[in-house]
Amino acid sequence: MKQNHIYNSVERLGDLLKVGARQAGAEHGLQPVHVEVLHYLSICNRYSDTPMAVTDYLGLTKGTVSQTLKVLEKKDLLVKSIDENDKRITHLKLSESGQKLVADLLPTSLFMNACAQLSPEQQSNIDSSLKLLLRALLTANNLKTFGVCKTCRYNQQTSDGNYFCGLVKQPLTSDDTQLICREHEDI
Amino acid sequence: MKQNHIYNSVERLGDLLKVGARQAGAEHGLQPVHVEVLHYLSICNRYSDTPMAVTDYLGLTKGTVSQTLKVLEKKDLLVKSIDENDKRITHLKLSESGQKLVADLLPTSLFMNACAQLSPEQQSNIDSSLKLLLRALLTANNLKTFGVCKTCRYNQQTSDGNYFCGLVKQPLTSDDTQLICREHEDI
DNA sequence: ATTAACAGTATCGACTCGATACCAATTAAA
DNA sequence: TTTAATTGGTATCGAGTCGATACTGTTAAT
Repeated sequence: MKQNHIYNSVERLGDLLKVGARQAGAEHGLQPVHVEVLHYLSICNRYSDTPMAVTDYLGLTKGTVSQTLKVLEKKDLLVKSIDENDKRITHLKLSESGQKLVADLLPTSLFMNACAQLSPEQQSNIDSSLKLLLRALLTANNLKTFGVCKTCRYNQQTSDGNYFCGLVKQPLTSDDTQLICREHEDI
Repeated sequence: MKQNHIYNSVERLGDLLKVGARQAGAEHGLQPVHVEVLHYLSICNRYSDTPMAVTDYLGLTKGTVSQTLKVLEKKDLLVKSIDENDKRITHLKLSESGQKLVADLLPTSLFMNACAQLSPEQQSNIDSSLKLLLRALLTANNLKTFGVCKTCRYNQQTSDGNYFCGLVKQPLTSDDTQLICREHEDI
């Protein structure tokens, strides 16, 4: 029953990370979920910086996320702006202090200590194993994958070496393609 | 920066597991933390079934854990009993309905779906990678490892093939040695 | 033009969590 | 052996998460 072993390890890792996030966030008056939202906003692209995207990513309800965002806005860690084309949609951008805070918090020192003990080969093995498990978990449950453009079926490379998203019909810079997207779909 | 990749994956896995635990627990009126406590009590040995051990395992405060246990006791999912030798210490045993519930809840269907997609080799790779990361995380931060006897320095094998713990000075059955222990220390 | 779907907010109750204070049993120190 | 510190656990409180429900405003479908 390897499944149970894997489950145990993932559950425990998740707990430990939450403890680390709680410690790190507490120094700035933030809850673990706040740290996660700030983290998400620091790695998502401009099509995925909305309350609904955060909702899908964290697996919470939109009402819950709305409250969380209100707190972060009040603390001036993010700025809301209404989409030009669709006035229902709100975009969330990290403020300067928000960006600074994310850089401070992530990854937590708890985690850096651990990785320092591992060889580059071990880290690579762990990285690919985790990604494999994650993808299995997401696809098996029909959840959004939130991957980067490199692994997305909509991504096209133009003849001059630039990138183009076939879904939103927009050109993307190389930096763009490093960010995660709520519309991502595996190839 | 593989560390960040690993951090991202672990954080995301932890979130997804919590969502699964929330869904599974909600059907029985339980919070995620309740599911985790029940799970822990189902895999810990008789020296580790105390409120303080749960506290160390989950990384919460003893006050918080005390409340959680009170809820589980009121729901008749566990039974408290006072230690004979040290009357400060409380032992926590899953009741019959508690045991049944754990078997129902774990691992969550969310997780079983995912593992079904993976080959036995992939599962083995993931399992060992996770354990490696977990151990690094725990030892780097001086946290208790909560391992099984097989990997504990106090474990001795007697000439007749039985087991003996050099710390508590007690013989252990083969079943005992499959459970996790708060006194566990890596070899 | 009406209806349905969608993004987001407001409010409420149940619950977690840490902090603080507290009690009883055990152990260490004097 | 009395006293002080330590340990395991509980009680209470306030801040905050979370889901459920109900709601507004915008866009898409018919």
